Amino acid sequence: MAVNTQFSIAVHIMAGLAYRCDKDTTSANLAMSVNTSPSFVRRILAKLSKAGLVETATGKAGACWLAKDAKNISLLDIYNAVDAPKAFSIHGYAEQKVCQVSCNIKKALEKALTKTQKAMEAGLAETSLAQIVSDMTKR
Amino acid sequence: MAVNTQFSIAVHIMAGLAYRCDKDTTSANLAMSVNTSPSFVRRILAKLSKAGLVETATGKAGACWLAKDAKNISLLDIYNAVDAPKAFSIHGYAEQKVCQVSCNIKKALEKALTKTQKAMEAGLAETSLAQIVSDMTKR
DNA sequence: TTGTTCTGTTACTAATATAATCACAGTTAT
DNA sequence: ATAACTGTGATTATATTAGTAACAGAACAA
Repeated sequence: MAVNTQFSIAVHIMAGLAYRCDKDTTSANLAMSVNTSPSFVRRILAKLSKAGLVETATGKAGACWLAKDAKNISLLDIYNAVDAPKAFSIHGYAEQKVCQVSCNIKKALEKALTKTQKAMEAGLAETSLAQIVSDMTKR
Repeated sequence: MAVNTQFSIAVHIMAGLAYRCDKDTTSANLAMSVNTSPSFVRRILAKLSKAGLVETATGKAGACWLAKDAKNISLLDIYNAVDAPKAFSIHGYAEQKVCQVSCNIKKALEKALTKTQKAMEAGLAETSLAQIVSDMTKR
């Protein structure tokens, strides 16, 4: 635990929804596939729903399904929907006033992080959910 | 705590070493700049040393310094030296034999991770330590 | 209308990765 | 010999995360 796997679980969930393209998939169904609790699945599902990637129905015949075609959903969309960690995180130590390095390093690190983050997101944008499903089913 | 910031601390340390280009910098000097304990600095320094990015001297006049010119050290070198986390991490749930998604999703996720990781590393490779120092000192 | 079964959300607990700290053996200048 | 550093092991503290339970609200069916 204590390592954020929500992105990969979210992809798992989305792949499940893409795979069974009906409209009667419940959080319990997905939880069984992922091997976790329905409650946890619902929490992630809620984020995906807020981001407009899935639609849900409450009530007795409650269910969830993809809001759009898997071809039009990228891994970046999913990454943005769940609050996945950045490419790297900058330490939060207080600046030592007497030290120029200490006072200015964060600015430089932030610039580097922005660049790295962009590169990573471009990589995520290249793969669609449909591609994931295809990789999954073939062979 | 509980979020891995070793990469950013390592960059801070390396920037410090690049900034004061003498050969009498100690872990205590660096610890003051970063605002942490010398012990923690030394542990990161040890990794950087094993990776051939810094050289150290033990004994009374113990110290550390860059092993090569800052222009020839990239952020990727530093990223590889400390064991920084991957672009994202794949969940470790057991496969549900009856579910095709559950059984095959990891393969697809690993492929996506490899691609994303490469993109991110390419981004890191673009920035040199010298660039960081330059960003830090100007203005 | 009443009961059932789902989502959405809150509150809480447990697990674990990480930083922080302490301690000390080994090394080398003075 | 002494002092002062690195390198490393052991331990503790803390923050983040997953996991779980519980329940209000919603919608459908009888």
